[in-house]
Amino acid sequence: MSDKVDQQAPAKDEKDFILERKERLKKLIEMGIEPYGRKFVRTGTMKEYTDGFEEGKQVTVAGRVMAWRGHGKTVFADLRDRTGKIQIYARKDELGDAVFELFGCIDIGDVVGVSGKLVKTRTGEVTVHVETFTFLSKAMMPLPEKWHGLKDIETRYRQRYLDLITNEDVRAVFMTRTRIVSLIRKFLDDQGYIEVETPMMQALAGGAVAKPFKTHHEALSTDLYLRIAPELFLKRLIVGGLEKVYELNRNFRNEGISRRHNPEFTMLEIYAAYEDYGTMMQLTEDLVVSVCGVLGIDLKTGIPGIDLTTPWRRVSIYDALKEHTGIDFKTCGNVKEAAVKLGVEFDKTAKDHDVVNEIFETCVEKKLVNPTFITDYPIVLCPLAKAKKEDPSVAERFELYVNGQEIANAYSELNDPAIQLENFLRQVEGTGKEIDADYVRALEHGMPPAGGLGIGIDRLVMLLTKQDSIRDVILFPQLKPEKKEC
RNA sequence: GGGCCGCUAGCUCAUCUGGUAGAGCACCACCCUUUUAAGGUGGCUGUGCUGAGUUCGAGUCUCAGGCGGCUCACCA
Repeated sequence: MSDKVDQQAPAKDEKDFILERKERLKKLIEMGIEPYGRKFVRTGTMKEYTDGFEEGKQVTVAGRVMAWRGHGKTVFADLRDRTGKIQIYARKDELGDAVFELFGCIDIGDVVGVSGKLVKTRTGEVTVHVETFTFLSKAMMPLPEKWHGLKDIETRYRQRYLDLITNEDVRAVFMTRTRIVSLIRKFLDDQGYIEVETPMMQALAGGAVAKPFKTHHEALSTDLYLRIAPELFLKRLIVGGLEKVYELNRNFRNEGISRRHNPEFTMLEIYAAYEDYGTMMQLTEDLVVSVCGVLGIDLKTGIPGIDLTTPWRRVSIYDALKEHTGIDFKTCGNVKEAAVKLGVEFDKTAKDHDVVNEIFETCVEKKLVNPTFITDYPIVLCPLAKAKKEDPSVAERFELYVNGQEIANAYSELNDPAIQLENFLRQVEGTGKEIDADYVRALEHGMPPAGGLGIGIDRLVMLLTKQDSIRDVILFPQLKPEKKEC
């Protein structure tokens, strides 16, 4: 479909309407008019004037021409900015023949600035009665269809600007994303957390298990990896005494792309010294409740089919499994036999706890619609977490599931360097991979007990904006590059 | 990587079983001094994703490729 997308096609292929627009552009230039304008001082936004209408108020606004309704000696047009839409109205008898003709050189899609008085038409629509106008940017390309908008999914992602111009709901989603991110920062800042930035390029891609992207630094003559998680660096800062830190930024994982996975995605990681995973559970609830409050999302009814009312359910992974499979895996003698019976596929060489995890993902995960904290993960699945005092076989850890997908992951951080070293060594056994020895060294200097939390921001935004695909909450999702035509 | 589905005008979509493509919007011309999916009259618009094959004839059938979507696999 690459030919559907404009890419500076040679002149011979240009459509009539583009040639016509180029002609008009030439005409403007010949008249000494700049088709691509300069700094333009506005007195306010569309929303300010449509919401707070004042008859006769002199205003200057700027925006993109979205619709054009000519009536012979008058013209109505719609101008849109980031905040909304306002109608403009021009009359030949007021502007004069020459100026009115110039006004007629405006095409749909152009960015223009207009000055005039605010009036209401007889149907009550707030309108700028145009006295002067300025070309700010002539559009050479036509806009997508005004009524149906831009639907083609590929074009929407590849030419997101068209999607944003045309589809108001898309714009709203991304405005909401921006607000969510900024509200989260404010929430954490207000609680004394400090935002830090740790390396995106790491010699060892640690803190999670995922295939990293590899790159190379010439001057250091060394291979580096794009980070798969900031965790190990953030905890070094806990060792360093920063006590309450967070980082809200990109992670990169060189794995499959799907409705729920983008190679680069935004992760929030939070660490608090002297706390534990219980604190993080509370923090997770508080954070979501706070964000919903500001956004005006009712916890009970705001997201159809999902009840966000706190406190959220807390259930151990074994109880959740029992509930959905009828099998108690804590006492179950033959896990693999149970998996076969449940129709869950697994690697024959996998260990029992991996199979249990597999069963959880297949049989339970999708059914966790309302927010649910799953706790008591087998400690072997959590090499960076502290074991429960009363039951060392499970970790002080939870994962939060909402709408069948994992949104957050947290634990009481393991701060025993000896156990950490053991866990690392067990992890890399037989893989030929290196362990992060400096992280162990950092722990040897003493890390206060701490709670750590990771929240997938894209997935949180998906939830709060009711989007089914991660691509609809990422402005420029990763796609195959367009094929260049030769 | 596997399976299924999609790709037709700038955009949104039609084109039943094979007979060389249409509508609306946009665009162009003319008319129209409060319209708002403005209206009226007339007009222009195509590499039917690409390539090969079958056929007298392919947008339509077959094969290969491209891009996308969903899904499975992968994925702490």
